[in-house]
Amino acid sequence: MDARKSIRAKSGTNLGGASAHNRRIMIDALRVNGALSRADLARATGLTPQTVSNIIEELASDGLVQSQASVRKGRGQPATPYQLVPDGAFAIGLQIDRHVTRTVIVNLVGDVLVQFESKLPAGGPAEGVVVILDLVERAREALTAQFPQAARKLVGLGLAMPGPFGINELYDDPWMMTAWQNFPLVERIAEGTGLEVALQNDASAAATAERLLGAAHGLDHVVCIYLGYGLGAGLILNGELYGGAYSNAGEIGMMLALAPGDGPDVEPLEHYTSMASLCNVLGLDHSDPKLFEQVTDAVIKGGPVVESWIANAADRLRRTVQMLESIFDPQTTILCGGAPKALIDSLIQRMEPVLPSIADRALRYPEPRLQAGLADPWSVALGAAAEPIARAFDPRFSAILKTP
Amino acid sequence: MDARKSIRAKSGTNLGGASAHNRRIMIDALRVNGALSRADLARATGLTPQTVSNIIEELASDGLVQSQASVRKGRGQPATPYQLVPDGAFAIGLQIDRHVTRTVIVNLVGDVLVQFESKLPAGGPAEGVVVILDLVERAREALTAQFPQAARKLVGLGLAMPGPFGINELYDDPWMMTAWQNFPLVERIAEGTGLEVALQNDASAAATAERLLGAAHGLDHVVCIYLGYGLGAGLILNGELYGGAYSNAGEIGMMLALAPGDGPDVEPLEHYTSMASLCNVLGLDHSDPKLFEQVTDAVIKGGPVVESWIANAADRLRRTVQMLESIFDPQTTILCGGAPKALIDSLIQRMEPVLPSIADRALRYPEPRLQAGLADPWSVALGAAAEPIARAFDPRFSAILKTP
DNA sequence: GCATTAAATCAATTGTCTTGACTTATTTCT
DNA sequence: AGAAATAAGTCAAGACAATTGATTTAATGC
Repeated sequence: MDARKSIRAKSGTNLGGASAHNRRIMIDALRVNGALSRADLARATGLTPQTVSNIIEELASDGLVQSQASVRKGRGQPATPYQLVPDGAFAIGLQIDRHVTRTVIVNLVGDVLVQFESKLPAGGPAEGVVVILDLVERAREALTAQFPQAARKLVGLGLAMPGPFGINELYDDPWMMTAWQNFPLVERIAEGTGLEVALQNDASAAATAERLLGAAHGLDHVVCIYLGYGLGAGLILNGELYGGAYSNAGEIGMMLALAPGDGPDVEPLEHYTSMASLCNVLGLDHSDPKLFEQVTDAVIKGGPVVESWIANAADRLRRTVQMLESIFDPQTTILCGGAPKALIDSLIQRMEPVLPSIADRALRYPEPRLQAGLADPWSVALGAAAEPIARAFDPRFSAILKTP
Repeated sequence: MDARKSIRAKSGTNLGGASAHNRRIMIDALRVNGALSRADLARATGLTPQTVSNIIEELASDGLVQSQASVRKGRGQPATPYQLVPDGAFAIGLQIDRHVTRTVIVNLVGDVLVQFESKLPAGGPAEGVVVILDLVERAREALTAQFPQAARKLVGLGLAMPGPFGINELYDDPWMMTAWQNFPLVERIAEGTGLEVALQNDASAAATAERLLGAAHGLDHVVCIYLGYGLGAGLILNGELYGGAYSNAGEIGMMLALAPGDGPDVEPLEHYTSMASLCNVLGLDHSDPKLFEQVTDAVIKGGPVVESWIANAADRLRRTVQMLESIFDPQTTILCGGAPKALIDSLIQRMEPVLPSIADRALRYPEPRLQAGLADPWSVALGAAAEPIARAFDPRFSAILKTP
């Protein structure tokens, strides 16, 4: 305990911090560009060829990069491109949803190697944790069966579940997982698995997935709207996920945004624009474990109820996109979700043409203003798994600073 | 011209980058904590006492820090605290508004030393630049009169004007300063003054001012709604101003946000909620240089037109705050502006109670969800002046990277 | 066959932080 | 009063990562 008044300051850095950053930008450059020669890396990063050579050497001996066959591309000595070693690192992703928990294990380049799910018992988190730890354990065994060396290459476990966290209940929705949100999940899973565990909401996880291997690949300013059971947004700002002051940034489902015809006492956006609301208008039972399949069927079958829900949701989302563009001025906006792919595509189609906004610029990057992202029940677990990879290997300010 | 396909990568760093970062965190720590001894700095930054000693030595010889009288605070050798030298650096802030341009000069700790304004001629930017350069020149002379050494300690000029920048005209508003926005202002002022010039919109500058010496002091996650001739927001995220992919983040005046009773083809928010719109309902002449005084008078006098405008604007702003809270999860939201203080206060009063949102948390920091900020015609120029200081001395990711 | 171009490496150098021993100045204990 | 303890700060040598400039290797172009 320190008696003196606490001093606020940012952390300094040293040679090691610089070196760590340089290793990370190499890995990042290879991830974004595929395969690059040492000379390419030197030009792209601004480092000297010698430095690049040393770092690549080191990364290769750590089993993170490997050389490809050399290519002749003109005069001069042919270049030897290097690429990431897919099995250079692994991470576990864990999604906790209302009725189900899913786990995936990915490698350094985002390939999904293991994919397991379990139903969650109705007894709440105390019972659920047992199921979850068992699921993770089975996934680890399956990984070790494929890659005997994988155990010591596991960089962490990413945990994703619906937010918001630490909030007084605003609306008494059956789909707010209050009991889970107040349970010390991170601690219990960390001690149960012996891994480093980080928690984020499902929209953030989906955004991480988009950045790793989806439409946001290589972009630094992206808004990912996540349409799942609820509605949220993952915000990638300056190349990093933004969490806000209390980790609840992006809870756009809570926005009281009006659509034409709404009265003054509008309900939150996700009461109109979420799988939960679609289930409501379809009269489906929210506690039914087969809910996802039922919704998918209903969307494919179509019909006036679904059509009118989609029209309403698309209108609200179109306005939401325009507002988010005005606020963030992003490179692109992505609509992704745990919702059926057919539903996402249908919504995107009806959201066009997008409304005028500051994103309407003559000299845009090739990215469209609005595009569809991953729409797969597994994308949240995948993004959760991508988080430890990103934490371990992506360039970020905090990685440069000295660690005590 | 490089023929090969472009490679995207982040910049690497080296010893110099690490060193630059360490110098910045020292200055930042002194700014936030007042005065600290070398030993305090070492503990707070995680650097070794020797390193801190070397850096302080260097900063002192650069005239940026100075020692105070040593203090005995218990056993051991008494500590020698160091503090920032107020006149260790200076920066110029320049605001360009419709009819007026204002300039201020601040020192390293944010004291305003010079404060001049001029009317802008109606002839547009070509003529205006002459007036502006003359104004800046007079301000520099006034500074040199106070501090003969100041000339070589000027770190830059911050320029603030209404946005958005680089956008195809979305709406043909008389108050969009299109001619100015398409004029190569930064280049002309840079060559005219010989200083490094950075451009930002007025809302961002106002947010910087709030952070330096307003309600956002010491906070890292703040949304500043700026009500001026137009409407914008300055976003402080993770302690830094966020500009988005193309420097137009925070253009909330462009949001097509509905209020009850609006039809589907709503106009942008700032058509209802800005000084310009108030002038419209008051039937004032936008080209009148005395517009600000007229609006102030009208607000103080009150009356049904003003009252109904305020009621409408407050309702829209209340909804906007709720949406921004849902999106950013900030520590606080500030309403500031170049609008009359009476108007800001009146709006805040009518915006209460704020709508339910994720900011409604039991364990909040002492900051209220919504508060009034600076409402002073000079706050934008002040914030503009703070920008070069921040760019030169604040710790930030980009300052670590190699410069080509 | 020789000049040119480009990739990659070698060996020496530079710059910054770290380490561990040391000095200085003050309070506390005996 | 004197010795021990504690803390601030310095000195000098060392460690580490990137840089520099010369060199090697391997291709194309004339």
